[in-house]
Amino acid sequence: MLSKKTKYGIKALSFLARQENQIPVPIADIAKSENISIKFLESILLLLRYSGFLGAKKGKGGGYYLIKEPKDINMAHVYRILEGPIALLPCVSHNFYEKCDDCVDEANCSVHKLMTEVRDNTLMILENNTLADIAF
Amino acid sequence: MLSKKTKYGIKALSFLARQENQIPVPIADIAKSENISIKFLESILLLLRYSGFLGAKKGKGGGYYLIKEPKDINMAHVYRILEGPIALLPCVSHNFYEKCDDCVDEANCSVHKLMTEVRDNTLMILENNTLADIAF
DNA sequence: CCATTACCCCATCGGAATAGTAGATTACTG
DNA sequence: CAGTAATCTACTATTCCGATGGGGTAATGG
Repeated sequence: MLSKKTKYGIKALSFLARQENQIPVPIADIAKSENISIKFLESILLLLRYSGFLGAKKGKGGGYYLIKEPKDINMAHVYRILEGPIALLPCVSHNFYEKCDDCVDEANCSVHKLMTEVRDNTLMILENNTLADIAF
Repeated sequence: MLSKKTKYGIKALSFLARQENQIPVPIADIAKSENISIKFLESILLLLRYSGFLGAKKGKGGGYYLIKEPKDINMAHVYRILEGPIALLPCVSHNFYEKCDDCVDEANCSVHKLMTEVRDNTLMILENNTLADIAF
């Protein structure tokens, strides 16, 4: 299941994508509009800033704003930053690969086969969706 | 991410599906073959028995065995028993639906839209795979 | 009766998710 | 320069769940 962090992060990005102009939006405004705990959202937005999606401005008139076009923000990328691996098992993940302790022969593992199929499809969907596709 | 419970459960089912005859297999044998903690596997197999996938026999010569044909065991069904909802969010799930606390308008929620698409695809894959498809 | 095996209850341990508190820092405004 | 609005940072608390193990009970077969 998706963590609230990811859910809130995507909602916040969508909210910012729907803003007509590029002026900074304070955390509190986003939190209120999307019904998110301010402090929790704060840490999420910080992460999204570090990851290159958002810019921030301090002081009066400050807040967060998108620094990329919504159509250039790939949801697979967002997902990996917020949630981590797209695959349901570490042994199926490209970016976060880890071998299973219990698994002797990965190539013939029934779970591996099934989850690879799931992963490939999920990845395709996330990569084919940009923030612009889902924000409105 | 998939819990070990689900991973072990599917591996155990696959192992039983690969048995040539229908004589009961002791938990310890399955655990050893698949490198799973005996006690943990015990609770998983019990759940699978309650759910109608397995039969059990006590005492000497006892163990667990499949009571359905592998080709009649649907992986979406197995997944729901072991892991729970297939959807990544409760508000997207059919069988485990729950409204989001924070979400005002579900129909226009960007996360909801995206996760619905992911869910539909994952479900299709799981429903199109039987134990017979993945066990060998 | 004895060995074997499934069944059942419960304790524990660790880590992740979520949220809150307190204060430092930065920047705009008048 | 003073005041205020906002981000930034670090620490803490709590709750919850995944995973595992201990120990005992019940059924079965020889």
